[in-house]
Amino acid sequence: MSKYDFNKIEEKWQKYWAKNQTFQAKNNSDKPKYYVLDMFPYPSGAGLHVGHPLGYIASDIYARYKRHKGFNVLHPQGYDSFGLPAEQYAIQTGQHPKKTTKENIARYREQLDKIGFSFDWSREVRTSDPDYYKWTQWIFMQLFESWYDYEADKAKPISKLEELFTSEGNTKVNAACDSNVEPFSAEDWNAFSSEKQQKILLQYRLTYLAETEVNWCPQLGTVLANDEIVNGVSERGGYPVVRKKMKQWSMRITAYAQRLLDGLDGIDWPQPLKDSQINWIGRSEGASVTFDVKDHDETIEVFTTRPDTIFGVSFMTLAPEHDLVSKITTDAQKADVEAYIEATAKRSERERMADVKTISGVFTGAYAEHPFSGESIPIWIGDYVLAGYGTGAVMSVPCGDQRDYDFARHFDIPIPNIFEGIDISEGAFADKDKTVITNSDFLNGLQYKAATNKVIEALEQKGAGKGKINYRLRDAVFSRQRYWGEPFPVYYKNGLPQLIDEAHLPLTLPEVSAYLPTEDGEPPLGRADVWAWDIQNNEVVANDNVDNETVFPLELNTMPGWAGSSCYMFRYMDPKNDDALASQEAMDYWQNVDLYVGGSEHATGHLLYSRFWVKFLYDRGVLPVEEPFKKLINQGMILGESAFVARFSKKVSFAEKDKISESVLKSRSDAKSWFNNIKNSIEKVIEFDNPILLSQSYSLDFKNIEWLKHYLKEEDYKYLNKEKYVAYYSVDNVPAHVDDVNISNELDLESFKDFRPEFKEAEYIKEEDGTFKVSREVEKMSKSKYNVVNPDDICEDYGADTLRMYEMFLGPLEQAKPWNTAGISGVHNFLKKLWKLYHQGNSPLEGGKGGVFQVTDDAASKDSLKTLHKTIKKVEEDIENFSFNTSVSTFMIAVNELTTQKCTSREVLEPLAVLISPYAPHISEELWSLMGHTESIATAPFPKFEERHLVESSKEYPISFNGKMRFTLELPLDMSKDEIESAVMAHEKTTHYLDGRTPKKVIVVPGKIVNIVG
RNA sequence: GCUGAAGUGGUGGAAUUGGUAGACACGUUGGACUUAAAAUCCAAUGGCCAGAAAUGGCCGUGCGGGUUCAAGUCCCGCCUUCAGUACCA
Repeated sequence: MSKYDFNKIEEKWQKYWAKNQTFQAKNNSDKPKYYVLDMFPYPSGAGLHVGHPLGYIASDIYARYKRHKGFNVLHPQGYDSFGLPAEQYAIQTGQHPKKTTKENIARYREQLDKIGFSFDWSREVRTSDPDYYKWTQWIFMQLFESWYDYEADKAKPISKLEELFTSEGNTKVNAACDSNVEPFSAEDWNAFSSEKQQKILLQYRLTYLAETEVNWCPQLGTVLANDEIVNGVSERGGYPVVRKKMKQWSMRITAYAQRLLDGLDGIDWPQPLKDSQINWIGRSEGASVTFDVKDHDETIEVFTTRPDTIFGVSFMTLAPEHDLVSKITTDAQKADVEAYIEATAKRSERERMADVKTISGVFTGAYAEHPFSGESIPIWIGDYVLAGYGTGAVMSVPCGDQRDYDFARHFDIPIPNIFEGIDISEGAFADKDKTVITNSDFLNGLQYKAATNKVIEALEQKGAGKGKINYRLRDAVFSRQRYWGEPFPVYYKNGLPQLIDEAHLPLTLPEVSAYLPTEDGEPPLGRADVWAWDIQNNEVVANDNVDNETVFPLELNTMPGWAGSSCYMFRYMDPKNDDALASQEAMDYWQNVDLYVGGSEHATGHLLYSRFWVKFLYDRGVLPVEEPFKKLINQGMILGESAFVARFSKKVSFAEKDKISESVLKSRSDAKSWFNNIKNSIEKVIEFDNPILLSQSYSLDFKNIEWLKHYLKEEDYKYLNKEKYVAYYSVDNVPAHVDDVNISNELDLESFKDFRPEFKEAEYIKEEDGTFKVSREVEKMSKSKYNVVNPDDICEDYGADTLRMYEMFLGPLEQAKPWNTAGISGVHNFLKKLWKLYHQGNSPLEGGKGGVFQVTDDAASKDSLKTLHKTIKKVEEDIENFSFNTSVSTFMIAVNELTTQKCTSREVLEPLAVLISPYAPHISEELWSLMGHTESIATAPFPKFEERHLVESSKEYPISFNGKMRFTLELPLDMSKDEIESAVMAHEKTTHYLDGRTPKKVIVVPGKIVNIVG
């Protein structure tokens, strides 16, 4: 069978599966259910590369395995089709994102089909489809109509809250709400205007509109969530991000902080992933303490994890942005404080983060009063205190905290010592669990735990504080100033948001003249002419009709990318349902996802938000489950090998250059490795008097070399002051298969000119032999790096079965690994050998002739049965453990053994085909049908392992001397310990190795090993 | 800095509860078939040393210790790489 025939067979079975709906899942079945889900792809214009299907192949193997095991398997696929790239493309070309998205999806589908996945395509969903986003909007409305009751620890309808307000005001309500909610009584509430009531309710809703400080990305023209920012720049595009106050929709995910934490215990997820969610939620226990400000009617609330150190407080520090700063600063300090605030505001978040070594701050002139001693405590501001965490203020205990200590030392603030046996003047810090507290009034003689309890009690008595749990988790900003996303089902009446009626969903995206923000800085929906809501007719009408009586303006923001992906797994259960997200029966049957496969990069984004929404919908009785994904597996990334051709860059002097590439250096180790690169290069310069070679990753512009000095040793940065190192060359990505092309002369380079326009201009560097200098690096596969390997090409050359098996054979599923085509022939050969096992004749695979199919009804040999059953056992274990690479090896061993045994027996070859079918479904189907079956192999029962075929009567014992294996000896397994010992001792080789000595001890582990200690 | 994962031949990677390190594959070398090539098949393949050979010896799972009859696996102390996260009070 030639490779051409492989393709024919694969095409045949792909058509067969599609025609017969082989993988369509039933919503009711006598079989137990199993739900296998992949993280659905964003259909980008670049198409799939070989890295994308890795997880899909693994989950497909598992889904197919579960079908063989008798489960009713739901294994759907869809598209996360709202998003930035389609919109960016639309901005550039004017093409409607709807159009490009549709084209991209068609391309994805074609590529996916070629790999032979067992998806139930009848359940496909697309997040940008109005029939789908109707339900995204619907969930948003449920959130808007809900509040979180900490007493019951669940979300409830907002009407219940209104009832409570009407009957008892808000003072007894323990709800998740804005921090600046004012207390009011029932009488107050009933006297409030309806507008004021609505404003107050908005402070309690689980999705709310509020002025929040957001991450604004000017280049993308939108806000970004924290998890969409990587190293201070946008994840997409790498553009700078600044802090900005804007009115935004937010999701009150903080209400669920504790439950999101607790829920992790009950789900089977990789520990590293759980850890990153735990860190992201960032629970810390401590106390909130209130300090009165002297001579003011103000108080400062701080959060501390160490209330026991309260007698060590010698100053307080506020974030420069803290509200109180302007109120309490004395006239004498005013100028200094304002200058400082201005200076810090100018610095980007990134600079501030990077510059952790510089200690800066200003005294406000004001003092706070110690709640117990009554002493005056100077109030400072300092940018080491973050406005966004806790209360934006800290009580500074220099003897207990490194940063407070550094600050105090820098500004000569006293450092009182409250720890016994610790000499703080030498900068020694106490181990909190071992040290006794002193100089602390009623806490003297106590240790951390006891002191903490006692001081919290005392604070509560005084009304100056209480025990508190603080979370790092922030509410999630939910608006984006983009076109290609779900519109909010919201219109504005007197500036207050109102929901459109549920019956009129979906609110579909309007047409716009262009996809850019408007000249006034409004989101792209501001360009829509027909984007107002008529409450009488319940329809979208032209903006001209807005009269704020019956026609109101609609929301211009759209929802973020994670909106559509948070509950899609439930939509697959009943994707065409027009009356509900999914029918109750469907949800009761399928429950939640049994196995979810996807990348770990979604740890603090999608996977957290999804858990939040599901918990919420569970609270509100929509979903029967509280967690979306019971088990989760992270597949590692497949990396690409990039080739770079080196070229001279324009001449640049370090000294005169002062732009920094902020995205490159994020830590000391980054700076170190970056610098080593330069240093090595500089040495080369000295040596060769040549341009400096920088690794391509660092061939960016640098500014502010001064800043680097924080990271470098003195002996290092002397290099930075030399101006003679003026030029470097950057390197350009060339196609990863450049080896095949071999850039050896100018002519070859010509062929790449279409590839990158700058090739025409650039001057390239040549090796001594005249070829161009080409280097290689392993990095993420990406179109822009020209290192993408297309699965279609692999399917074309080797077939989908080879691609599937090879991707599995590459290594453990969770591990990141570079794509390397070198080994693919091994897997391809295996499939050929497998084919040959079922055929008779000399090399039937070569020459395209096939060979004569031959499977007999003869009884299988003992050896063949042993091979089969050992394979069944191993493969079953491997699949259950997601160790797909080792089962491919097992198949290879099995086929090699059966070939040697010349096995042609149906008794063995039939189950073997079933075993292999999850991995190589096409060839297995073909063999299955050749063996006379008319039904697909897909639901054939998984072969049953029988121990009796593996029972051995003897074992080849390794005989070792002092732990070193010397020879093996075949002995019956039923021999007793003593018999084994005497048999071994009687052996001539034993005598040889003992060389006359008497053994001190002989260890016999029956069935395992013999060790002679001499 | 903190958290997590990992370090095994030329390469990708195997090694149940501690029990024959290097399965399986790639690559390499040699051979068969062929006019030749491809394809296929067979054999060898961790390193070093001795030997004509059969064979034998030593060293070997990042480094240094330890526990054990026995350590890639367990314990202690380091190093390196990768990923996440970061002035979190």
